[in-house]
Amino acid sequence: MSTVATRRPAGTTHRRAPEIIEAAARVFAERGYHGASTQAIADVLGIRQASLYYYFGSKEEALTLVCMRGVEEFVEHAAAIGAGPGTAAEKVRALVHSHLRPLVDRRDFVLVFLRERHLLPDDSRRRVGRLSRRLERIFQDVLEAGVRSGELRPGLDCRLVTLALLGMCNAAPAWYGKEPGASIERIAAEFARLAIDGLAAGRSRSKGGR
Amino acid sequence: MSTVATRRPAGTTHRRAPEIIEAAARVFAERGYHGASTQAIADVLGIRQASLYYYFGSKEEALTLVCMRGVEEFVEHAAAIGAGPGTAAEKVRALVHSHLRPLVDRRDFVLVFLRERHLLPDDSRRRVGRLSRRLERIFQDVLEAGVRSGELRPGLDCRLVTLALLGMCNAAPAWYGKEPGASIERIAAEFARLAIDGLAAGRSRSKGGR
Amino acid sequence: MSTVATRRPAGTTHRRAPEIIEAAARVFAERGYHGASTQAIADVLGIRQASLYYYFGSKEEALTLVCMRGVEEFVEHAAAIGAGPGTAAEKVRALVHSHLRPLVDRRDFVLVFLRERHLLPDDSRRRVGRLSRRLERIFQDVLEAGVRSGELRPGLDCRLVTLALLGMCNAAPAWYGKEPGASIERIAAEFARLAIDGLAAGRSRSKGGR
Amino acid sequence: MSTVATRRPAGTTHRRAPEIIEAAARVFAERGYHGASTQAIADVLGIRQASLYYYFGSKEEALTLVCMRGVEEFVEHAAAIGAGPGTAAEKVRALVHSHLRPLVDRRDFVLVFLRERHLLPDDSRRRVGRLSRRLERIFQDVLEAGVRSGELRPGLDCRLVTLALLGMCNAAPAWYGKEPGASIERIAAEFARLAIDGLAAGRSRSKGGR
DNA sequence: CATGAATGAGCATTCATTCAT
DNA sequence: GATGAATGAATGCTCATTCAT
Repeated sequence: MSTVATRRPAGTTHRRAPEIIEAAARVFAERGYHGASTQAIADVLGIRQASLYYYFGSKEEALTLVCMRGVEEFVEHAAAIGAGPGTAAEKVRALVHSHLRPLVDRRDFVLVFLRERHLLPDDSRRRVGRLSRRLERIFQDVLEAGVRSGELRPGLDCRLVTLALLGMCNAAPAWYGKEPGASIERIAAEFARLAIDGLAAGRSRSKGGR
Repeated sequence: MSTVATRRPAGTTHRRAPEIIEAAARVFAERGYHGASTQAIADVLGIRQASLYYYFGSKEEALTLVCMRGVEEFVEHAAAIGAGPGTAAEKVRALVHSHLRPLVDRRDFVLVFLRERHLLPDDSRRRVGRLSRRLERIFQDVLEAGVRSGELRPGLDCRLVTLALLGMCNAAPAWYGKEPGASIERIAAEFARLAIDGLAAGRSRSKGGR
Repeated sequence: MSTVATRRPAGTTHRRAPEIIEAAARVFAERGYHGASTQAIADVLGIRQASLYYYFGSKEEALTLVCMRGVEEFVEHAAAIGAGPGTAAEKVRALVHSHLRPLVDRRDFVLVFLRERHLLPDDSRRRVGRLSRRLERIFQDVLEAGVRSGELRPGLDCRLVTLALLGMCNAAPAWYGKEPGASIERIAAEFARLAIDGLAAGRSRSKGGR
Repeated sequence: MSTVATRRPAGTTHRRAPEIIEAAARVFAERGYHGASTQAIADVLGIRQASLYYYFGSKEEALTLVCMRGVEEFVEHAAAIGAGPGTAAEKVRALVHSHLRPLVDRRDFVLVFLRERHLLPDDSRRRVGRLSRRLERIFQDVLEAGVRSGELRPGLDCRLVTLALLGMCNAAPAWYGKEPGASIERIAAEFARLAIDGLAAGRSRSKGGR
């Protein structure tokens, strides 16, 4: 955001900085934060381990940076969808699409965010925690509005369904790229369809819970 | 009780063994395998760290033991459901129920299995890998049979839906116990309903993916 | 020495004691004192590690016991030879024979004594040190007498030759049993011959070292 | 000085590396490999124990390095002597000299090689094993040639004599430096004399073994 | 006699981090 | 910018030893 080349502005802005943080994301994604040594990150970059500390002040800071890029935009996009026009169905479809899209070019960042965010230092953990909750809130609001409008099945437990949808989507990074023929588009379409049909206020369907 | 002069019977059979392995599960679940020190496990038990090694030969063995208990019965129950009688809808509901139930009394084991199984030593990793694949296969078979019988929507991508359902269910351990009022029964009912309605061959539903 | 079955006489006298000390000798010989775990000794015996402590009070005591049996008789036999009748040549031959003979049935004890005696606790180390020095003295006395009597080459450095002969003989335990066709008799004969001929006061021999 | 951005050039090339490996040799020689703690090595150097690992990757690697320096040149020198001109007697004398010389400035390395080489990791153990066997071969070849040429006593068991000579020489490191007045030159001369006279084809000597 | 259970001390090794250059 | 050298603090693990049974 800051355009002026300051002297080490908080958050690290060096020439190779993006490269470095990407390497960290990769290694954290592969081995987990605690399983990843700074040496392994340096190896990926072909530099010496000590040199990493020119780019970040601590391993924890690297994790913070990675996690940050793993959530950013998520919420903004979702918020725009939530606030925009459209039926609940259309919004759910859009939310699912939007939630899966970062997988294409940010899989490692997302994976690290999903799995390792609880290791963040207190302040950044709380920050991403708030983001997470805002995201959940957006999903839930869309669902609740859908129920109120009668578009979605009455009696829907919107909280649980939110968690179901997010769980469904958040599992994708773990296998995306290993399932042949599963493009983001296909996945999003299939997931959205499942969700929308599963939530729609319908007629006779499933003889009724238990 | 022991029939012969033993030599530490394979699989560790000590009086306090279950207690020890439970403590390991707890700590692994809380901090992750690499973030968990054997000292922390010992602290939970109120014994000295070295004493742990009377019960397992290595931290890795402890992980194996925990993961083992995290998967066992999963597949057997699912297989029984898959092979049993009932419509696809009934089976999906049963599978979801069965998949969530272990959360009640085995949450830590399941969490550890889900998150840390890739750290297992090669042989046990392959073993639990096979179990995972069998479980997925069972879900997928039920879905495919449902499609063939016309009960489920034609054109369903059964592989992706399997991953969706498992992702949905597998996310639950992460928040189960923190969501007030979300009993296993409620969660399972809601998830199953979502799945079944979302998959059913229906009438006019969602004007059709993109 | 003590015939009466006392209550744990110093030096340990139990039914299986010889068996236990033999196992210790074997393991110490194979892996060295520090490389040998009490567990390994117990394994050889098929008993539990803790049970060993019924037979000896500490690992160091076991080493002492082994080393003791590794030297005992050595000196007595040598002393008898040194004090007995015969030419220097005959005595050297007898000493070499006598020094190699224990290899047949006590190889492990001798090996351990040779290699690990410096690890003994102070008092027993000094005791076996004294024995060693007495043994060397006996060799050296025989040589010196031989030189004085004119039987052995004048100018012989008896100290160095003693060390040479002992070095030669003491190396044998390391390879005895692995050299096909090398019986104790053959080895002793060949070594003795080499020594005697090499030491004899002769005629024209080697144009004379420096 | 370093030509390229390196990545720890194979074989460890650090400024203080020779110093470090020498300290390891000293401690291994004094206490044996298993009895030597890395702490003790660090103490000798006045650095922290962890710092050692900047210079070698493992205690085993340190042992390998020490043993390597303990054998290197031995074989080359011996081979040159074996292949060079001279009578068997001259060659034996030269071999003994050459075998004892490293004691002067490499006693610890040689001692460690002699006593601890069996603890080397498989591959380096086999490598030094091959070197040992080549050395023995050289001694033995010289002896056999001497027997064939009639210079050495017929019927000589060249294998056993090789082992005798090596045993004799290899014992020296254990007491060299503690025997007052025993310079390498004196020792070598005395040992060579003993060997040469003991092996020469002579007249009436020793009335004949058994 | 023998063992199961436990422990204290020590050990090799890893790793994030620092800092002078 | 980058690195070589070094370190403090842990960490997993081994092992001799003890002791109640």
